[in-house]
Amino acid sequence: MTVKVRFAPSPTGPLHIGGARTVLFNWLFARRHKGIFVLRSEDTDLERSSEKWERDIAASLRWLGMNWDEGLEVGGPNGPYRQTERLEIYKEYLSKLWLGGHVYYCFCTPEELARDREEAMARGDNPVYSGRCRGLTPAQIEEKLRAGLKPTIRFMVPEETEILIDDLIRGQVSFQSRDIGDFIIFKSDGIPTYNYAVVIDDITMGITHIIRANEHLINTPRQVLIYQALGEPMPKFGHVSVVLDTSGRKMSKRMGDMSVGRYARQGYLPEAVVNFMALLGWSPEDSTEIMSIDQLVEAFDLSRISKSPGIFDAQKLDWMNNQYIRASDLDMLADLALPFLEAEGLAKGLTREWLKYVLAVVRDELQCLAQLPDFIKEFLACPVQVQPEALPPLQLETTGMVLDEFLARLEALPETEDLPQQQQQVQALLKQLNKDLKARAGVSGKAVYMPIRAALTGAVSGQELYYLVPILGKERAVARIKSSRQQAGI
RNA sequence: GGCCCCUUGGAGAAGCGGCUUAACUCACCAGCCUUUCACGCUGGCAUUCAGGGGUUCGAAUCCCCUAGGGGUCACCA
Repeated sequence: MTVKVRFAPSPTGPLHIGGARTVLFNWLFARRHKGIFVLRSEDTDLERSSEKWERDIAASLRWLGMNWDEGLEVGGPNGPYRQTERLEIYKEYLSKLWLGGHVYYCFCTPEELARDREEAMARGDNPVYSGRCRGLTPAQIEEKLRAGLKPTIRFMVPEETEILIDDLIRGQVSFQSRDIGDFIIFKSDGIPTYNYAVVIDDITMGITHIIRANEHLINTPRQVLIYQALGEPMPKFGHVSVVLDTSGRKMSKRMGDMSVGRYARQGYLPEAVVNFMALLGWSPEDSTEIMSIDQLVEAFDLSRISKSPGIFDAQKLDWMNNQYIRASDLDMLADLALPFLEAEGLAKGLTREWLKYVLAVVRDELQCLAQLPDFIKEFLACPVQVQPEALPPLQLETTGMVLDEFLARLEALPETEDLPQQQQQVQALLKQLNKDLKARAGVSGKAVYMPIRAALTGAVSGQELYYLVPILGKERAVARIKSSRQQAGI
């Protein structure tokens, strides 16, 4: 049997990391088993759903590289893929339920129901529907209908049965039907309710495995009851735990924007985000952490998904993204980086060779591409402000001589556009300078390198000097040193 | 309040009754390397698995209780 899974978001907001991880598990499972992955839309919440979010979610999925075989935008044999367009199908199955005597009209008002609920809670009971409308006679129903009352349709939950769910991730979970209570499957406006619509969608689309967030575990017995009433084969369920933030709370506004789009905008690489999400509650058999999408597909196994909640460790994501940035092709990285520079008006006048060179030098320090403009601004600045901690190395007794000597040799360097070549020249220059000054005046390595660094950058730490000079260019390097000397009064 | 799920170091996370004096990763600390900071390398970092009982020759791993966290009980999904 071909595996078929789906992701069925309600388009009421952007795709967030937690949701994306659920999709990823579905997607990996489908790819691993050469199955089909479906994307559909649960838009029955007319108030909050919008096509804008539908497109946004689809765009996020595409950015992550999780393509779908059937569903929204791509079509397929089991469409339409929007619940609001499937009303006929829901009604068709409803008539089967009527025939089997599994459903009934309910005329209770929201106010009545709220009162029942409060009373039950006050008694410490499980607030389930009382079943008040269960026993309405055909005549009573007829009368209310004629009076223009708009009923909901409720599913009749069998009494005193145990519902066993053999969950792929959590193992056996059991529920008592008495804790459930008859639930609404059609709202009074004729729109089906989530618990009913999903089941019909999953049945008609031939979904074999339902992998979804743990918050749906509690819905599962209701859905199982519908499958049973309809006499349809049961899919397998797997309930993935939620994602929490580092303080153990559910990810929320407290943590700010957790959408996938936000990570895209900050210059995280999709491969890194995917890799990171895969490890949020799942782990391969060996302890590999950096895994390509192909490797993930190859290694993915539902049985290795953890039952405990995954915790979103932003620091670890940064580390992982950095790993991917380090390993990226420089040309690709330059392409990805350019928009971030353009956004800050830094792109004009930059050659691609220079950008690539800069990237090669700073990529180790980059957690995400959005951090690049700050480096660029730093490199472009002239003069630089000398930081207080950079003053001591500038005020060494030998500093004046060191800088004079460095400047003289730097200016004597042959002109070249070849950055790597210039890097070699500077490296050789520094070595020689160090050697000469040690022989001549006993100056230590530190007393050579630190003053030059301080004068060149105004700071005491940064990139290797021989990388830095080609980035700055000879002219800017000379100007920066002169200005720093003035600032330090030497 | 009822029901369901979860609980391993500063953080993530393996572990599925003996191979565990708890893997791996991040962070942190120390040493080495580079005649500079960083990078890199090497080493250190839970005698203990929320707490308490039990089962067993043997438990982080199985059972029970307590505590904490989360989910859910909608004419939301």
